[in-house]
Amino acid sequence: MSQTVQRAILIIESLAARPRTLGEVADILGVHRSTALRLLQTLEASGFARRLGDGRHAVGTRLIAIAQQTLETLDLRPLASPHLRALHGRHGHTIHLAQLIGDEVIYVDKLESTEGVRMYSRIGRPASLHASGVGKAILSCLPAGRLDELLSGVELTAHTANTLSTRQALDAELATIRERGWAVDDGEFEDFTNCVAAPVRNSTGDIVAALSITSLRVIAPLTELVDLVPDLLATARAISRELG
Amino acid sequence: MSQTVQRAILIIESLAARPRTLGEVADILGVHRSTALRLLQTLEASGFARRLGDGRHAVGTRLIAIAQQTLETLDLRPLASPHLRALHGRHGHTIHLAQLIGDEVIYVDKLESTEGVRMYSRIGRPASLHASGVGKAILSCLPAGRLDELLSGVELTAHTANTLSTRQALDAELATIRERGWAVDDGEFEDFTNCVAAPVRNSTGDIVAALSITSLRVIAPLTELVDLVPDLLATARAISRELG
DNA sequence: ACATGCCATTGCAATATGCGCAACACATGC
DNA sequence: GCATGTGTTGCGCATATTGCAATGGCATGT
Repeated sequence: MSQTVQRAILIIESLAARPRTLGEVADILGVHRSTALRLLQTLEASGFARRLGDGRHAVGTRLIAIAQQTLETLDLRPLASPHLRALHGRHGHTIHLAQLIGDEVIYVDKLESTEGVRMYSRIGRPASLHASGVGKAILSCLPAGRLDELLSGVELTAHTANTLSTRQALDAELATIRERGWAVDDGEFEDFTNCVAAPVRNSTGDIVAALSITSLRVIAPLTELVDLVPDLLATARAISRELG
Repeated sequence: MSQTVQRAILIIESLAARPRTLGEVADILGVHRSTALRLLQTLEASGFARRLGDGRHAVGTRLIAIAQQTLETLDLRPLASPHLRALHGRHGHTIHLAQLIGDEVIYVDKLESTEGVRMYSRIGRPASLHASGVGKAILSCLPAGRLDELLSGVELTAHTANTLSTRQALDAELATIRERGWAVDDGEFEDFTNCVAAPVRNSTGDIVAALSITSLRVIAPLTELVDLVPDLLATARAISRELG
Protein backbone atom coordinates (compact mmCIF):
# COMPACT_ATOMS: atom_id res chain seq x y z
CA MET A 1 0.00 0.00 0.00
CA SER A 2 1.35 3.32 -1.04
CA GLN A 3 1.23 5.97 1.65
CA THR A 4 1.87 8.70 -0.85
CA VAL A 5 -1.21 7.70 -2.84
CA GLN A 6 -3.22 7.33 0.36
CA ARG A 7 -2.30 10.88 1.28
CA ALA A 8 -3.31 12.17 -2.14
CA ILE A 9 -6.67 10.43 -1.82
CA LEU A 10 -7.18 11.81 1.67
CA ILE A 11 -6.56 15.27 0.25
CA ILE A 12 -9.26 14.77 -2.37
CA GLU A 13 -11.68 13.38 0.22
CA SER A 14 -11.11 16.40 2.44
CA LEU A 15 -11.55 18.87 -0.43
CA ALA A 16 -14.84 17.24 -1.44
CA ALA A 17 -16.44 18.53 1.75
CA ARG A 18 -15.32 22.12 1.16
CA PRO A 19 -12.34 24.04 -0.19
CA ARG A 20 -9.43 24.15 2.24
CA THR A 21 -6.20 26.05 2.90
CA LEU A 22 -2.78 24.44 2.66
CA GLY A 23 -2.47 24.46 6.44
CA GLU A 24 -5.77 22.62 6.89
CA VAL A 25 -4.71 19.98 4.37
CA ALA A 26 -1.35 19.51 6.14
CA ASP A 27 -3.15 19.17 9.50
CA ILE A 28 -5.60 16.61 8.12
CA LEU A 29 -2.73 14.54 6.68
CA GLY A 30 -0.47 15.05 9.68
CA VAL A 31 2.42 16.09 7.44
CA HIS A 32 4.58 19.14 6.88
CA ARG A 33 3.08 21.95 4.80
CA SER A 34 5.72 21.45 2.12
CA THR A 35 4.69 17.81 1.78
CA ALA A 36 1.02 18.74 1.44
CA LEU A 37 1.91 21.45 -1.07
CA ARG A 38 3.80 19.07 -3.32
CA LEU A 39 0.98 16.55 -3.27
CA LEU A 40 -1.51 19.33 -4.10
CA GLN A 41 0.73 20.55 -6.90
CA THR A 42 0.66 17.11 -8.45
CA LEU A 43 -3.13 16.83 -8.09
CA GLU A 44 -3.57 20.31 -9.57
CA ALA A 45 -1.30 19.59 -12.53
CA SER A 46 -3.62 16.70 -13.43
CA GLY A 47 -6.91 18.48 -12.83
CA PHE A 48 -7.91 16.41 -9.82
CA ALA A 49 -7.61 19.52 -7.65
CA ARG A 50 -7.65 23.21 -8.41
CA ARG A 51 -6.56 26.43 -6.76
CA LEU A 52 -9.23 29.01 -5.97
CA GLY A 53 -8.56 32.70 -6.32
CA ASP A 54 -8.27 33.13 -2.54
CA GLY A 55 -5.53 30.51 -2.29
CA ARG A 56 -7.67 27.66 -1.00
CA HIS A 57 -7.69 24.30 -2.77
CA ALA A 58 -10.77 22.51 -4.15
CA VAL A 59 -11.63 19.36 -6.08
CA GLY A 60 -10.80 19.74 -9.77
CA THR A 61 -13.04 19.41 -12.80
CA ARG A 62 -11.08 16.52 -14.30
CA LEU A 63 -12.17 14.28 -11.44
CA ILE A 64 -15.78 15.30 -12.08
CA ALA A 65 -15.44 14.53 -15.78
CA ILE A 66 -13.88 11.13 -15.07
CA ALA A 67 -16.73 10.27 -12.73
CA GLN A 68 -19.30 11.25 -15.35
CA GLN A 69 -17.43 9.27 -18.00
CA THR A 70 -17.41 6.26 -15.72
CA LEU A 71 -21.14 6.58 -15.04
CA GLU A 72 -21.68 6.63 -18.78
CA THR A 73 -19.70 3.43 -19.32
CA LEU A 74 -21.97 1.55 -16.93
CA ASP A 75 -24.21 -0.33 -19.29
CA LEU A 76 -27.64 0.64 -18.21
CA ARG A 77 -28.20 4.33 -18.37
CA PRO A 78 -28.35 5.02 -22.12
CA LEU A 79 -30.41 1.91 -22.66
CA ALA A 80 -32.74 2.47 -19.73
CA SER A 81 -33.21 6.19 -20.18
CA PRO A 82 -36.05 6.09 -22.76
CA HIS A 83 -37.92 3.59 -20.59
CA LEU A 84 -37.47 5.75 -17.53
CA ARG A 85 -38.68 8.83 -19.37
CA ALA A 86 -41.74 6.99 -20.65
CA LEU A 87 -42.59 5.73 -17.17
CA HIS A 88 -42.04 9.22 -15.78
CA GLY A 89 -44.27 10.68 -18.50
CA ARG A 90 -47.09 8.31 -17.63
CA HIS A 91 -47.03 8.91 -13.87
CA GLY A 92 -45.17 12.12 -13.04
CA HIS A 93 -43.57 10.71 -9.89
CA THR A 94 -39.84 10.55 -9.23
CA ILE A 95 -38.22 7.62 -11.05
CA HIS A 96 -34.91 6.10 -9.91
CA LEU A 97 -32.56 3.66 -11.53
CA ALA A 98 -29.98 2.15 -9.21
CA GLN A 99 -27.29 -0.26 -10.24
CA LEU A 100 -25.41 -2.92 -8.33
CA ILE A 101 -21.78 -1.91 -8.62
CA GLY A 102 -19.41 -4.03 -6.61
CA ASP A 103 -20.87 -4.17 -3.10
CA GLU A 104 -23.01 -1.08 -3.42
CA VAL A 105 -26.27 -0.06 -4.98
CA ILE A 106 -25.62 3.28 -6.68
CA TYR A 107 -28.24 5.66 -8.02
CA VAL A 108 -27.26 6.06 -11.66
CA ASP A 109 -30.30 7.87 -13.04
CA LYS A 110 -33.15 9.90 -11.67
CA LEU A 111 -36.09 11.74 -13.13
CA GLU A 112 -37.50 14.25 -10.70
CA SER A 113 -41.22 14.37 -10.21
CA THR A 114 -43.34 17.14 -11.62
CA GLU A 115 -44.33 17.84 -8.01
CA GLY A 116 -41.40 20.12 -7.46
CA VAL A 117 -40.05 18.44 -4.32
CA ARG A 118 -36.46 17.26 -4.19
CA MET A 119 -35.80 13.69 -3.03
CA TYR A 120 -32.86 12.66 -0.86
CA SER A 121 -31.35 10.42 -3.51
CA ARG A 122 -28.32 11.64 -5.43
CA ILE A 123 -26.83 10.23 -8.59
CA GLY A 124 -23.48 8.65 -7.82
CA ARG A 125 -24.39 8.06 -4.18
CA PRO A 126 -25.19 4.67 -2.70
CA ALA A 127 -28.75 3.76 -1.82
CA SER A 128 -29.40 2.26 1.57
CA LEU A 129 -29.40 -1.50 1.06
CA HIS A 130 -31.88 -2.23 3.83
CA ALA A 131 -33.98 0.96 3.89
CA SER A 132 -34.67 1.66 0.22
CA GLY A 133 -36.92 0.01 -2.32
CA VAL A 134 -34.17 -0.40 -4.89
CA GLY A 135 -31.80 -1.78 -2.25
CA LYS A 136 -34.23 -4.40 -1.07
CA ALA A 137 -35.29 -5.29 -4.61
CA ILE A 138 -31.68 -6.04 -5.46
CA LEU A 139 -30.93 -7.87 -2.21
CA SER A 140 -33.94 -10.13 -2.76
CA CYS A 141 -32.44 -11.45 -6.00
CA LEU A 142 -28.96 -12.23 -4.72
CA PRO A 143 -27.70 -15.75 -3.96
CA ALA A 144 -27.60 -16.40 -0.20
CA GLY A 145 -23.81 -16.23 0.02
CA ARG A 146 -23.58 -12.93 -1.80
CA LEU A 147 -26.45 -11.52 0.30
CA ASP A 148 -24.58 -12.44 3.51
CA GLU A 149 -21.41 -10.90 2.13
CA LEU A 150 -23.08 -7.59 1.36
CA LEU A 151 -25.03 -7.39 4.60
CA SER A 152 -21.98 -8.21 6.68
CA GLY A 153 -20.68 -4.74 5.84
CA VAL A 154 -23.97 -2.97 6.57
CA GLU A 155 -25.28 -1.61 9.84
CA LEU A 156 -29.06 -1.92 9.85
CA THR A 157 -29.61 1.64 11.02
CA ALA A 158 -33.13 2.54 12.08
CA HIS A 159 -33.83 5.71 10.14
CA THR A 160 -37.55 5.76 11.02
CA ALA A 161 -39.94 3.70 13.07
CA ASN A 162 -40.64 1.66 9.96
CA THR A 163 -37.05 0.74 9.18
CA LEU A 164 -36.32 -2.99 9.23
CA SER A 165 -33.42 -2.94 11.62
CA THR A 166 -32.92 -6.63 12.39
CA ARG A 167 -31.62 -9.29 10.04
CA GLN A 168 -34.69 -11.45 10.78
CA ALA A 169 -37.14 -8.72 9.83
CA LEU A 170 -35.17 -7.96 6.70
CA ASP A 171 -35.00 -11.63 5.68
CA ALA A 172 -38.77 -11.97 6.10
CA GLU A 173 -39.29 -8.91 3.93
CA LEU A 174 -36.86 -10.19 1.28
CA ALA A 175 -38.79 -13.47 1.18
CA THR A 176 -41.99 -11.53 0.55
CA ILE A 177 -40.29 -9.50 -2.19
CA ARG A 178 -39.01 -12.67 -3.85
CA GLU A 179 -42.51 -14.13 -3.83
CA ARG A 180 -44.30 -11.18 -5.35
CA GLY A 181 -41.45 -9.83 -7.45
CA TRP A 182 -41.40 -6.21 -6.25
CA ALA A 183 -40.33 -4.19 -3.23
CA VAL A 184 -41.61 -1.20 -1.32
CA ASP A 185 -40.16 1.55 0.84
CA ASP A 186 -42.88 2.24 3.37
CA GLY A 187 -41.41 5.32 4.99
CA GLU A 188 -38.32 3.34 5.99
CA PHE A 189 -35.65 5.86 5.12
CA GLU A 190 -37.72 9.02 5.50
CA ASP A 191 -41.12 9.08 7.18
CA PHE A 192 -42.78 11.06 4.44
CA THR A 193 -41.43 9.25 1.39
CA ASN A 194 -42.57 5.93 -0.07
CA CYS A 195 -41.91 3.96 -3.22
CA VAL A 196 -42.35 0.76 -5.16
CA ALA A 197 -39.33 -0.89 -6.78
CA ALA A 198 -38.64 -3.70 -9.25
CA PRO A 199 -35.45 -5.64 -9.96
CA VAL A 200 -33.76 -5.55 -13.38
CA ARG A 201 -31.89 -8.66 -14.49
CA ASN A 202 -29.47 -9.25 -17.33
CA SER A 203 -29.67 -11.96 -19.98
CA THR A 204 -28.12 -14.56 -17.70
CA GLY A 205 -30.72 -13.82 -15.04
CA ASP A 206 -28.28 -12.04 -12.72
CA ILE A 207 -29.55 -9.03 -10.84
CA VAL A 208 -27.87 -5.83 -12.07
CA ALA A 209 -30.18 -2.97 -11.14
CA ALA A 210 -33.54 -1.87 -9.80
CA LEU A 211 -36.08 0.69 -10.82
CA SER A 212 -38.41 2.61 -8.54
CA ILE A 213 -41.34 5.00 -8.49
CA THR A 214 -41.07 7.30 -5.49
CA SER A 215 -43.39 9.89 -4.05
CA LEU A 216 -44.09 11.90 -0.96
CA ARG A 217 -46.77 10.19 1.12
CA VAL A 218 -48.95 13.30 1.12
CA ILE A 219 -48.98 13.34 -2.67
CA ALA A 220 -49.27 9.63 -3.41
CA PRO A 221 -49.57 7.17 -0.51
CA LEU A 222 -48.16 3.69 -0.91
CA THR A 223 -51.53 2.18 -1.89
CA GLU A 224 -51.61 4.48 -4.88
CA LEU A 225 -48.05 3.61 -5.89
CA VAL A 226 -48.83 -0.11 -5.59
CA ASP A 227 -51.41 0.38 -8.35
CA LEU A 228 -48.49 1.31 -10.63
CA VAL A 229 -46.60 -1.93 -9.99
CA PRO A 230 -47.76 -3.66 -13.22
CA ASP A 231 -46.40 -0.77 -15.28
CA LEU A 232 -43.19 -0.73 -13.23
CA LEU A 233 -42.64 -4.46 -13.72
CA ALA A 234 -43.32 -4.16 -17.44
CA THR A 235 -40.75 -1.38 -17.67
CA ALA A 236 -38.18 -3.41 -15.75
CA ARG A 237 -38.79 -6.38 -18.08
CA ALA A 238 -38.44 -4.14 -21.15
CA ILE A 239 -35.07 -2.93 -19.87
CA SER A 240 -34.01 -6.52 -19.14
CA ARG A 241 -34.94 -7.59 -22.67
CA GLU A 242 -32.80 -4.83 -24.16
CA LEU A 243 -29.82 -5.91 -22.10
CA GLY A 244 -29.68 -8.86 -24.49
CA MET B 1 5.74 16.71 -8.38
CA SER B 2 5.12 13.26 -7.05
CA GLN B 3 5.60 10.53 -9.60
CA THR B 4 3.76 8.05 -7.42
CA VAL B 5 0.65 10.24 -7.34
CA GLN B 6 0.99 10.91 -11.06
CA ARG B 7 0.98 7.18 -11.67
CA ALA B 8 -2.11 6.68 -9.54
CA ILE B 9 -3.91 9.40 -11.45
CA LEU B 10 -2.86 7.91 -14.76
CA ILE B 11 -4.34 4.61 -13.62
CA ILE B 12 -7.68 6.28 -12.86
CA GLU B 13 -7.65 8.10 -16.20
CA SER B 14 -7.02 4.85 -18.05
CA LEU B 15 -9.75 2.99 -16.17
CA ALA B 16 -12.29 5.72 -16.96
CA ALA B 17 -12.19 4.69 -20.62
CA ARG B 18 -12.86 1.03 -19.87
CA PRO B 19 -11.97 -1.64 -17.31
CA ARG B 20 -8.44 -2.96 -17.74
CA THR B 21 -6.24 -5.91 -16.72
CA LEU B 22 -3.22 -5.52 -14.46
CA GLY B 23 -0.91 -6.06 -17.43
CA GLU B 24 -2.57 -3.27 -19.41
CA VAL B 25 -2.24 -0.88 -16.48
CA ALA B 26 1.44 -1.76 -16.07
CA ASP B 27 2.04 -1.20 -19.79
CA ILE B 28 0.28 2.16 -19.73
CA LEU B 29 2.37 3.30 -16.76
CA GLY B 30 5.56 1.73 -18.05
CA VAL B 31 6.22 0.02 -14.72
CA HIS B 32 6.53 -3.50 -13.36
CA ARG B 33 3.31 -5.44 -12.77
CA SER B 34 4.00 -5.53 -9.03
CA THR B 35 4.23 -1.73 -8.97
CA ALA B 36 0.95 -1.37 -10.81
CA LEU B 37 -0.65 -3.91 -8.50
CA ARG B 38 0.33 -2.07 -5.34
CA LEU B 39 -0.92 1.24 -6.70
CA LEU B 40 -4.21 -0.44 -7.65
CA GLN B 41 -4.47 -2.01 -4.23
CA THR B 42 -4.18 1.40 -2.63
CA LEU B 43 -6.78 2.89 -4.97
CA GLU B 44 -9.12 -0.05 -4.33
CA ALA B 45 -8.75 0.17 -0.57
CA SER B 46 -10.02 3.74 -0.79
CA GLY B 47 -12.83 3.12 -3.27
CA PHE B 48 -11.25 5.07 -6.11
CA ALA B 49 -10.90 1.85 -8.07
CA ARG B 50 -12.59 -1.52 -7.82
CA ARG B 51 -11.93 -5.09 -8.90
CA LEU B 52 -14.41 -6.71 -11.27
CA GLY B 53 -15.32 -10.37 -11.00
CA ASP B 54 -13.18 -11.26 -14.01
CA GLY B 55 -10.07 -9.75 -12.47
CA ARG B 56 -10.06 -6.50 -14.41
CA HIS B 57 -9.91 -3.15 -12.64
CA ALA B 58 -12.42 -0.29 -13.00
CA VAL B 59 -13.06 3.14 -11.57
CA GLY B 60 -14.57 2.93 -8.07
CA THR B 61 -17.83 4.32 -6.75
CA ARG B 62 -16.15 6.53 -4.13
CA LEU B 63 -14.67 8.67 -6.88
CA ILE B 64 -18.13 9.01 -8.41
CA ALA B 65 -19.61 10.00 -5.06
CA ILE B 66 -16.88 12.58 -4.48
CA ALA B 67 -17.52 14.08 -7.88
CA GLN B 68 -21.24 14.34 -7.14
CA GLN B 69 -20.54 15.81 -3.72
CA THR B 70 -18.24 18.37 -5.30
CA LEU B 71 -20.87 19.28 -7.88
CA GLU B 72 -23.28 19.82 -5.03
CA THR B 73 -20.95 22.15 -3.17
CA LEU B 74 -20.79 24.46 -6.18
CA ASP B 75 -23.14 27.21 -5.14
CA LEU B 76 -25.56 27.31 -7.95
CA ARG B 77 -27.27 24.02 -8.48
CA PRO B 78 -29.56 23.71 -5.46
CA LEU B 79 -30.50 27.37 -5.72
CA ALA B 80 -30.94 27.38 -9.50
CA SER B 81 -32.76 24.07 -9.77
CA PRO B 82 -36.31 25.29 -9.06
CA HIS B 83 -35.84 28.11 -11.59
CA LEU B 84 -34.57 25.68 -14.19
CA ARG B 85 -37.49 23.34 -13.59
CA ALA B 86 -39.97 26.16 -13.89
CA LEU B 87 -38.39 27.34 -17.14
CA HIS B 88 -38.37 23.78 -18.42
CA GLY B 89 -42.02 23.36 -17.45
CA ARG B 90 -43.01 26.43 -19.39
CA HIS B 91 -41.19 25.58 -22.60
CA GLY B 92 -40.32 21.87 -22.70
CA HIS B 93 -36.94 22.41 -24.36
CA THR B 94 -33.61 21.28 -22.97
CA ILE B 95 -32.34 23.62 -20.27
CA HIS B 96 -28.65 23.86 -19.33
CA LEU B 97 -26.87 25.51 -16.47
CA ALA B 98 -23.13 25.87 -16.93
CA GLN B 99 -20.77 27.33 -14.37
CA LEU B 100 -17.42 29.05 -14.73
CA ILE B 101 -15.06 26.92 -12.70
CA GLY B 102 -11.43 27.92 -12.92
CA ASP B 103 -10.70 28.27 -16.63
CA GLU B 104 -13.54 26.10 -17.82
CA VAL B 105 -17.26 26.35 -18.31
CA ILE B 106 -18.72 23.16 -16.90
CA TYR B 107 -22.27 21.89 -17.39
CA VAL B 108 -23.56 21.50 -13.86
CA ASP B 109 -27.24 20.92 -14.46
CA LYS B 110 -29.41 19.85 -17.33
CA LEU B 111 -33.10 19.21 -17.83
CA GLU B 112 -33.74 17.11 -20.90
CA SER B 113 -36.44 18.19 -23.28
CA THR B 114 -39.73 16.39 -23.48
CA GLU B 115 -38.87 15.78 -27.13
CA GLY B 116 -37.00 12.62 -26.33
CA VAL B 117 -33.74 13.51 -28.10
CA ARG B 118 -30.47 13.42 -26.21
CA MET B 119 -28.17 16.43 -26.45
CA TYR B 120 -24.38 16.25 -26.63
CA SER B 121 -23.89 18.08 -23.36
CA ARG B 122 -22.91 16.09 -20.29
CA ILE B 123 -22.94 17.19 -16.70
CA GLY B 124 -19.40 17.49 -15.41
CA ARG B 125 -17.99 18.05 -18.88
CA PRO B 126 -16.74 21.37 -20.20
CA ALA B 127 -18.77 23.33 -22.71
CA SER B 128 -17.04 24.69 -25.76
CA LEU B 129 -16.09 28.27 -24.90
CA HIS B 130 -16.34 29.57 -28.46
CA ALA B 131 -18.99 27.27 -29.97
CA SER B 132 -21.69 27.12 -27.31
CA GLY B 133 -24.26 29.62 -26.14
CA VAL B 134 -23.31 29.33 -22.48
CA GLY B 135 -19.62 29.61 -23.33
CA LYS B 136 -20.06 32.78 -25.32
CA ALA B 137 -22.48 34.27 -22.76
CA ILE B 138 -19.83 33.84 -20.08
CA LEU B 139 -16.94 35.04 -22.24
CA SER B 140 -18.87 38.21 -23.09
CA CYS B 141 -18.96 39.21 -19.42
CA LEU B 142 -15.30 38.70 -18.60
CA PRO B 143 -12.78 41.51 -18.20
CA ALA B 144 -10.51 41.77 -21.25
CA GLY B 145 -7.44 40.34 -19.50
CA ARG B 146 -9.30 37.30 -18.20
CA LEU B 147 -10.91 36.77 -21.62
CA ASP B 148 -7.46 36.75 -23.27
CA GLU B 149 -6.18 34.38 -20.61
CA LEU B 150 -8.97 31.86 -21.17
CA LEU B 151 -8.87 32.07 -24.97
CA SER B 152 -5.10 31.66 -25.07
CA GLY B 153 -5.65 28.05 -24.05
CA VAL B 154 -8.42 27.41 -26.58
CA GLU B 155 -8.17 26.29 -30.16
CA LEU B 156 -11.04 27.85 -32.12
CA THR B 157 -12.00 24.58 -33.78
CA ALA B 158 -14.51 24.82 -36.61
CA HIS B 159 -17.12 22.21 -35.70
CA THR B 160 -19.61 23.34 -38.38
CA ALA B 161 -19.73 25.90 -41.17
CA ASN B 162 -21.25 28.30 -38.64
CA THR B 163 -18.53 28.06 -35.99
CA LEU B 164 -16.76 31.33 -35.25
CA SER B 165 -13.21 30.12 -35.78
CA THR B 166 -11.23 33.34 -35.76
CA ARG B 167 -10.58 35.61 -32.80
CA GLN B 168 -11.90 38.62 -34.78
CA ALA B 169 -15.22 36.92 -35.55
CA LEU B 170 -15.55 35.81 -31.96
CA ASP B 171 -14.77 39.30 -30.60
CA ALA B 172 -17.40 40.82 -32.87
CA GLU B 173 -19.94 38.28 -31.65
CA LEU B 174 -19.02 38.92 -28.00
CA ALA B 175 -19.53 42.65 -28.55
CA THR B 176 -23.00 41.92 -29.90
CA ILE B 177 -23.76 39.70 -26.92
CA ARG B 178 -22.61 42.37 -24.48
CA GLU B 179 -24.86 44.91 -26.17
CA ARG B 180 -28.02 42.86 -26.14
CA GLY B 181 -27.35 40.81 -23.03
CA TRP B 182 -27.84 37.30 -24.43
CA ALA B 183 -26.05 34.79 -26.67
CA VAL B 184 -27.03 32.25 -29.28
CA ASP B 185 -25.65 29.00 -30.64
CA ASP B 186 -26.68 29.05 -34.29
CA GLY B 187 -25.65 25.52 -35.26
CA GLU B 188 -22.07 26.31 -34.26
CA PHE B 189 -21.25 23.11 -32.39
CA GLU B 190 -23.68 20.80 -34.14
CA ASP B 191 -25.49 21.74 -37.35
CA PHE B 192 -28.87 20.66 -36.12
CA THR B 193 -28.83 22.16 -32.63
CA ASN B 194 -29.42 25.78 -31.63
CA CYS B 195 -29.94 27.66 -28.41
CA VAL B 196 -30.28 30.96 -26.63
CA ALA B 197 -28.21 31.64 -23.50
CA ALA B 198 -28.06 34.26 -20.74
CA PRO B 199 -25.28 35.06 -18.26
CA VAL B 200 -25.79 34.72 -14.51
CA ARG B 201 -23.89 37.11 -12.24
CA ASN B 202 -23.30 37.09 -8.51
CA SER B 203 -23.98 39.91 -6.07
CA THR B 204 -20.70 41.67 -6.90
CA GLY B 205 -21.59 41.61 -10.60
CA ASP B 206 -19.03 38.93 -11.50
CA ILE B 207 -20.01 36.37 -14.09
CA VAL B 208 -20.38 32.93 -12.52
CA ALA B 209 -22.63 30.92 -14.82
CA ALA B 210 -24.92 30.88 -17.83
CA LEU B 211 -28.30 29.41 -18.57
CA SER B 212 -29.53 28.19 -21.94
CA ILE B 213 -32.59 26.92 -23.77
CA THR B 214 -31.55 24.44 -26.42
CA SER B 215 -33.45 22.63 -29.13
CA LEU B 216 -33.03 20.74 -32.35
CA ARG B 217 -33.49 23.06 -35.29
CA VAL B 218 -36.21 20.86 -36.77
CA ILE B 219 -38.22 21.14 -33.59
CA ALA B 220 -37.66 24.77 -32.69
CA PRO B 221 -35.59 26.96 -35.04
CA LEU B 222 -33.55 29.80 -33.58
CA THR B 223 -36.22 32.42 -34.33
CA GLU B 224 -38.61 30.50 -32.09
CA LEU B 225 -36.06 30.25 -29.31
CA VAL B 226 -35.32 33.98 -29.55
CA ASP B 227 -38.96 34.60 -28.61
CA LEU B 228 -38.15 32.95 -25.27
CA VAL B 229 -35.28 35.30 -24.44
CA PRO B 230 -37.34 37.57 -22.15
CA ASP B 231 -38.29 34.58 -20.01
CA LEU B 232 -34.70 33.29 -20.09
CA LEU B 233 -33.32 36.66 -18.97
CA ALA B 234 -35.90 36.92 -16.22
CA THR B 235 -34.91 33.47 -14.99
CA ALA B 236 -31.22 34.38 -15.06
CA ARG B 237 -31.97 37.53 -13.07
CA ALA B 238 -34.01 35.59 -10.53
CA ILE B 239 -31.09 33.23 -10.00
CA SER B 240 -28.71 36.19 -9.68
CA ARG B 241 -30.95 37.77 -7.04
CA GLU B 242 -30.94 34.61 -4.96
CA LEU B 243 -27.17 34.49 -5.04
CA GLY B 244 -27.32 37.43 -2.64
C1' DA C 1 6.59 53.74 6.72
C1' DC C 2 7.98 50.09 9.25
C1' DA C 3 7.82 45.88 12.06
C1' DT C 4 5.77 41.67 12.78
C1' DG C 5 3.45 37.47 11.94
C1' DC C 6 1.61 34.20 8.91
C1' DC C 7 1.44 31.60 4.80
C1' DA C 8 3.20 29.66 0.56
C1' DT C 9 7.12 28.00 -1.53
C1' DT C 10 11.79 26.07 -2.64
C1' DG C 11 16.56 23.95 -2.11
C1' DC C 12 18.84 20.44 0.11
C1' DA C 13 20.25 16.35 2.66
C1' DA C 14 18.59 12.31 5.03
C1' DT C 15 15.91 8.46 5.07
C1' DA C 16 11.71 5.98 4.62
C1' DT C 17 9.31 4.38 1.00
C1' DG C 18 8.32 2.64 -3.50
C1' DC C 19 10.27 -0.13 -6.65
C1' DG C 20 11.84 -4.12 -9.53
C1' DC C 21 13.28 -8.67 -9.26
C1' DA C 22 12.78 -13.36 -8.30
C1' DA C 23 9.95 -16.71 -6.84
C1' DC C 24 5.51 -18.67 -6.09
C1' DA C 25 0.52 -19.92 -6.87
C1' DC C 26 -3.04 -20.55 -9.91
C1' DA C 27 -5.63 -20.95 -14.26
C1' DT C 28 -5.70 -22.20 -18.91
C1' DG C 29 -4.55 -24.55 -23.14
C1' DC C 30 -2.32 -28.23 -25.48
C1' DG D 1 1.92 -33.48 -17.35
C1' DC D 2 3.83 -29.53 -19.11
C1' DA D 3 4.22 -24.82 -20.86
C1' DT D 4 2.63 -20.32 -20.62
C1' DG D 5 0.61 -16.26 -18.82
C1' DT D 6 -1.23 -13.63 -15.05
C1' DG D 7 -1.64 -12.18 -10.34
C1' DT D 8 0.80 -11.83 -6.10
C1' DT D 9 4.30 -11.42 -2.29
C1' DG D 10 8.87 -10.97 0.20
C1' DC D 11 13.00 -8.64 0.13
C1' DG D 12 16.90 -5.56 -0.54
C1' DC D 13 18.18 -1.39 -2.49
C1' DA D 14 18.09 2.96 -4.96
C1' DT D 15 15.71 6.87 -5.15
C1' DA D 16 11.75 9.59 -4.57
C1' DT D 17 9.66 11.66 -0.82
C1' DT D 18 10.02 14.18 3.17
C1' DG D 19 10.95 17.72 6.83
C1' DC D 20 13.71 21.52 7.88
C1' DA D 21 15.48 25.93 7.22
C1' DA D 22 15.39 29.78 4.60
C1' DT D 23 13.12 32.97 1.55
C1' DG D 24 9.60 35.92 -0.32
C1' DG D 25 5.03 37.88 -0.39
C1' DC D 26 1.20 39.66 1.83
C1' DA D 27 -1.79 41.30 5.51
C1' DT D 28 -2.12 43.54 9.75
C1' DG D 29 -1.03 46.59 13.55
C1' DT D 30 1.41 50.52 15.30
